[in-house]
Amino acid sequence: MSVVAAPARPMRIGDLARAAGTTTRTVRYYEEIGLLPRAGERPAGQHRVYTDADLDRLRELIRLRDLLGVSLDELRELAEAEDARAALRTEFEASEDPERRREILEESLPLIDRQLVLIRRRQRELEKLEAELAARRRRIRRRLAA
Amino acid sequence: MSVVAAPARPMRIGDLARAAGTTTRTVRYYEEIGLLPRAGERPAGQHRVYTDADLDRLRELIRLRDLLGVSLDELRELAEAEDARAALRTEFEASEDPERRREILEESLPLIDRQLVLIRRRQRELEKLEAELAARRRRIRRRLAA
DNA sequence: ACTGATTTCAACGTAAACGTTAAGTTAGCA
DNA sequence: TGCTAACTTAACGTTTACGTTGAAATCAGT
Repeated sequence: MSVVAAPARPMRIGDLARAAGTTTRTVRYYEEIGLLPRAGERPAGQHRVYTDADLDRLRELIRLRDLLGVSLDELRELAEAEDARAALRTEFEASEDPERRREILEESLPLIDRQLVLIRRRQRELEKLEAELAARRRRIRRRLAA
Repeated sequence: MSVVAAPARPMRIGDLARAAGTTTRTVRYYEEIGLLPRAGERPAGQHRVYTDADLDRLRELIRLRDLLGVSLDELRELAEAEDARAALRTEFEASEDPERRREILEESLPLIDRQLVLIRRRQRELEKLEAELAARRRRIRRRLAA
């Protein structure tokens, strides 16, 4: 039995968009502004092809966009971190030198941390808001008990 | 000593905007689309005047806007609930009838709950995202230890 | 090689959420 | 009463994030 999965049918822009719950326009737009890579150097005019990794990445971007409410510009800054991480990962797997592998791992940490910082700030703000609303709710219930 | 605070100087649109960390344009715009009330019936041409309650409300709107990432249209729906709540509160304080007071309190609960639902959904999504990133982080650290 | 669905590039269009400008008015103060 | 900052309405402009359209090219299946 073969180890590599059958390439099945190459994922094209429509497939990618559907799978990510968005539109082809958005995918092209994201590529245009540098949020998504150029989808493989392709002789102009040829269809874009995507991998599952591309799909994961797009989903991740959409998630960050929706949850963090950042502009696509800010998102790109975060994404550059993601790109770097992906590049590091590739290099990591190619590398044999344990010292280099260590370096790569160390570099990838701050990239993750950067996202975590944003996420946690948002969480704190939401918690504060939730606490306030919950308190209001409790006050009302107490009065109702009287 | 007097019980009522000195009216000081009536808060105008510029003061309100500054205090809320936004611009006068935004305040007028929010009034235009019905997010903020008409700021007291005023003989056309006269300056808008605001109360501290108005300021609280504006801040709350901005907070919901930023944290929940809802459109101003959706925000207005939420705000209508807020309006209703404020109206209920006023009526509540005016009312003597305990039965009516009870009704008012009961009506105001679902309005708060509606906001809480949105907030908690967001919290869950953020938690999931955070957990994933944290897991990635841990994996890397584990590899670094080796 | 043909065909139909999909994609390509390019360009113009649109909705939301304000920014900016202009010409005139009002409010608080000396 | 006169000054000046802040305000008024109205209109047009801008940015972001895509939507829509159209003519030509490509791709997968027969």
